[in-house]
Amino acid sequence: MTELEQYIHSYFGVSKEEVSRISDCFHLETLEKGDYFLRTEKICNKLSFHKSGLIRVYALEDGKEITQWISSKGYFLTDLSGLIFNKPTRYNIQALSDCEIYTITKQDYQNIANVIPRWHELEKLFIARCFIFLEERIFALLSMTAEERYQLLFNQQPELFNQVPLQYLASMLGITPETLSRIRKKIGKT
Amino acid sequence: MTELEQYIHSYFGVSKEEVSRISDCFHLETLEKGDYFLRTEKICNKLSFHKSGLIRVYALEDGKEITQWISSKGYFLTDLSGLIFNKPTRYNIQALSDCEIYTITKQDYQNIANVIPRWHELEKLFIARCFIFLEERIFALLSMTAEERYQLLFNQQPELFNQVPLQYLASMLGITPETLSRIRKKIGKT
DNA sequence: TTCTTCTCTTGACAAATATCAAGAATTTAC
DNA sequence: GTAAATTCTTGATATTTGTCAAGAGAAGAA
Repeated sequence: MTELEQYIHSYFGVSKEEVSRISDCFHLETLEKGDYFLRTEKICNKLSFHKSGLIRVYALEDGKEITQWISSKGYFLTDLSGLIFNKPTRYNIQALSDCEIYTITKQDYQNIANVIPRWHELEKLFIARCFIFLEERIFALLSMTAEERYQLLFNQQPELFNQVPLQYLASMLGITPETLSRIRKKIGKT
Repeated sequence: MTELEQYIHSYFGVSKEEVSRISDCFHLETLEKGDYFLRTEKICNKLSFHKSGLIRVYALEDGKEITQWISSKGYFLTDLSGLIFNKPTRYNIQALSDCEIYTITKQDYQNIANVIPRWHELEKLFIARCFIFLEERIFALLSMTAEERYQLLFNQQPELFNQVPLQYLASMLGITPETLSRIRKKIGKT
């Protein structure tokens, strides 16, 4: 089984036969460092499973880049407002390093439900989990200091800190690079 | 049509016959001011459509109440982690005023898909919209000052400001009541 | 390598926001 | 209607975080 199949199997609890029917709809793509998966104002027309490398989701606001998320191996990648509602995105999604992703086109994506009757239900469960994840992120932003949010991110995704420019992680935490640098100095970086 | 039926009809684009089959699963409930819709550590076992009144979603963290959201007429109310994944919630959900809500039990909720074949798909669309909404909230928390977030909330839900204690709105914006008071003084409250 | 570019750190200072305390205003309870 | 409780505002001050600028360090290109 590919990583994609393993993921679908273990996360969705789908039978092996269904798994392979789903994964057949995906094809392996590569992104080179700097390539864009999606650019702002475009309508996202694909969904990908992140196999390797790092990808940054960011938006430009008042001349500043706001990093919303850094995707790494094991995440799904898309812009839901485009994929589901045909709306242009505010985000740029760009490879921070060479990447491999398994991609399904919007057409194939919309067709999966015909192949896998439970697809909408699985999707619902998946998006619900994403919703809860964002809810927790909001809670952290409302209730924690910059330092606490740093510790949380560091515990959850330590691998990011030696691969992603710290300025992007700072932005994702809602602070400036200088503040992140001082927090790390104070704490001792590990 | 009740408000619930109108909402389902206009939002989901479901036929009138399906609408009434869905809405039949809901029953009208009342909450008195101070009543809890859900308490922390419980597993949420219902989904409600908010018909009237105001309801606050908050969590206790380090002795402080963090208001995650204020629900008003037209929103759906539940804790997804309980309803879908049977996990206990971190939140308290409490009526700020006397409320009317249309409620469906978890059992009936889980049964809807048998009655309405498209239910999982509709749910997926609904939760996806909620996801995008949270994504925007995170973006606001990452990129805007307290004053800008206040203006945004004020534009989006002005009705909250003469009905909800400002301390709760402050918490929802990620600031203290004192800071909110000063922002309002500076701006001129309208 | 060597040069260039990008990234990170540090310091000095400014701005935003929090904290604490007190009193005013409003709402609730009887 | 009055008293009690809650909520809101304000001032003084502390803390956190941001801004700007400069230099150190690291990564990439030729």
